[in-house]
Amino acid sequence: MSNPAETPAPAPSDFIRDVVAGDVQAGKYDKIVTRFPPEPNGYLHIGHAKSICLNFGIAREFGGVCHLRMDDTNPTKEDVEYVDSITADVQWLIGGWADHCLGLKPKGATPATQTVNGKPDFHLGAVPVGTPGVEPFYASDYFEQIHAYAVQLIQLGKAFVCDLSAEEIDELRRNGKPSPFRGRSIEENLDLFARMKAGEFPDGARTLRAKIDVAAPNIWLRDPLLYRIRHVEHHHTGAAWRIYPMYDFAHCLSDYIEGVTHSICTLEFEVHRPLYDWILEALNLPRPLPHQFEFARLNLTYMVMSKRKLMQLVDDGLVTGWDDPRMPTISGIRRRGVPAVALRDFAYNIGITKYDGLTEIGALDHAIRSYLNEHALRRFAVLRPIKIVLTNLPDNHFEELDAFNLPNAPEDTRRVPFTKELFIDADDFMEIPPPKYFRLRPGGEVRLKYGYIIQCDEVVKNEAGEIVELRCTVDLTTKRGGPNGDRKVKGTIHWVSASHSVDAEVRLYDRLFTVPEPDAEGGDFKKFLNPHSYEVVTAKCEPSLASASPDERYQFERLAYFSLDPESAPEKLVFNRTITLKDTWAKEAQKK
RNA sequence: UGCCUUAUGGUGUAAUGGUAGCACGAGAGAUUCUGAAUCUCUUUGUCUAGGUUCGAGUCCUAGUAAGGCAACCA
Repeated sequence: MSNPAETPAPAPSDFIRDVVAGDVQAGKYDKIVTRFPPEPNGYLHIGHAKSICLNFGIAREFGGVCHLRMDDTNPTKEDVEYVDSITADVQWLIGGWADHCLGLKPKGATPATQTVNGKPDFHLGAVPVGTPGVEPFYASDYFEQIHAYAVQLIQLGKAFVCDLSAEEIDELRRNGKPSPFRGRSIEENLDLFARMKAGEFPDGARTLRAKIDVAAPNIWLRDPLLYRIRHVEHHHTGAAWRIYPMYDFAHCLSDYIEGVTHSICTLEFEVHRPLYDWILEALNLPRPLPHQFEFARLNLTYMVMSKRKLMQLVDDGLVTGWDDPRMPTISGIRRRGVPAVALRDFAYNIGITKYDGLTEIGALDHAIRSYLNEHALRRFAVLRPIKIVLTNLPDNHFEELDAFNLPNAPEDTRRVPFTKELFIDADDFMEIPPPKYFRLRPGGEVRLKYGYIIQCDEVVKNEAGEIVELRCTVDLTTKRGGPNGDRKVKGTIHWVSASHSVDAEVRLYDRLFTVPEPDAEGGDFKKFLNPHSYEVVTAKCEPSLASASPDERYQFERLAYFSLDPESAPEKLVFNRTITLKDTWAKEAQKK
């Protein structure tokens, strides 16, 4: 399907890749290691896709590896359901592009203890691609090591156990005042922390805090929390722990343990970077330290992106699920029929910066159309049929016409049956057409694509005044190559043979929201839902579509791109509309 | 309010002190057995005010605007 002669896209460039290139040049690391660290508390969306493309893109461009890691330090919010969907989505998105850079580890593996430069050290790296029995990395696999680092911090006099409530801590931090427990002895801290671990105290009774600077201008340096007590089971570690590390403590150490070199996250973590660096530097670690870089998350018009809002759409039944083709989730986009390449092209086109902008959905649409135009097989299908009777043909007329599977590849053809009775789309006939309407009208002519020119002689209606059929005459001299094959008419339309057509359920998806910024200014984004975002029709398809493949993409000529839905079955075809063709006529007609 | 970050056509981006370019969109035309695609042309931009410099989108200062953080979430 893909053309090997395609010119490869130029290597992307951005401020993060500039840093990586500099580090490679300077020989700072043995190998570039990035990571994609989702929290398994929801489905991945197109914003994550941007991050995946960045992290895996850097890995493949610099001969490195990108670890898939579950950032699962908060057992109250996370679930294995999400681990599975995340893994599947990542593999789909990087398939055929960066599979060789996917960093996984042996199932059940935890960090090894090693000695580096005479110092004890914890390390867990990725296993070669293709190794059987692998799974993603889990931050929770490092709880033992992270705990050991916490103990070390206490011994260094750089962390203490605090008995204050959340509210009290908040109050003091706001005012830059120290906790009264800040001066506890190392022995007492060690003892209390051990008892926290043993489960002696209820949730919220005590925390472990870093001892940094209570008056620092950056809030995250005002003795931040490192550990909290949570008497809950964890989806990955079970009942092993009663204390769980906070993001800031776990993340930088997870990066270090895995040998990550460039830890790339979104802008909201920018203020955390000094803490990220402080923790790693406080521990006198023997290997080169990872560094954090931040880029702007993706915002798209006509869409909401927050996990909370997407969850609401799912929970309120406003969509059929996380993989509803209207959702901006990776699984939804996939189900809609968007190829992974198109999503990657989109990510490439929008670039990476620190500017928090709003990208027009048209940029995504363009990437999708551009790929599909090159690769989708052309087929005929009629969404809203009108019957045509070719009155000058015998009842049993049958012939097969050659049709191109792809434009610009005339040798690649299929045969479509042509008979006395046909269907055309309702949009392609108007009794009283506006100016510049090129399609069929009473007394007018139109070309049936790959076939003949027909003329409409009579409009037959029922008692309700609805059109029942169009009676036309066909000029059999006008086929391509025929005596009048070069005759020009203004319009060319698609059609199917009535007696040979196969029915298919066709799901017509449109954008979920009617306004560019549905979640602007606190208003209820759900009141901007597009009531026409989903419509189902029974289409009349050319017979070859009966054997359509789920791996293939189709263009129903002059209409849109489609692909088979997972619910499709041989006895009941179901197509999803991925995206319409551009329609300048619709735009023109709307001007009036 | 404090701290951090950002600001280049309508949108997304490039220009690393030396001709402001690309893509998407929009508009016009050519072409067309898809009103698609393709091709040609056009349109619009360095937030403001100072400063440094032979020269500033780029460096400095101040302002303005936008975003983020101020969770025992990540």
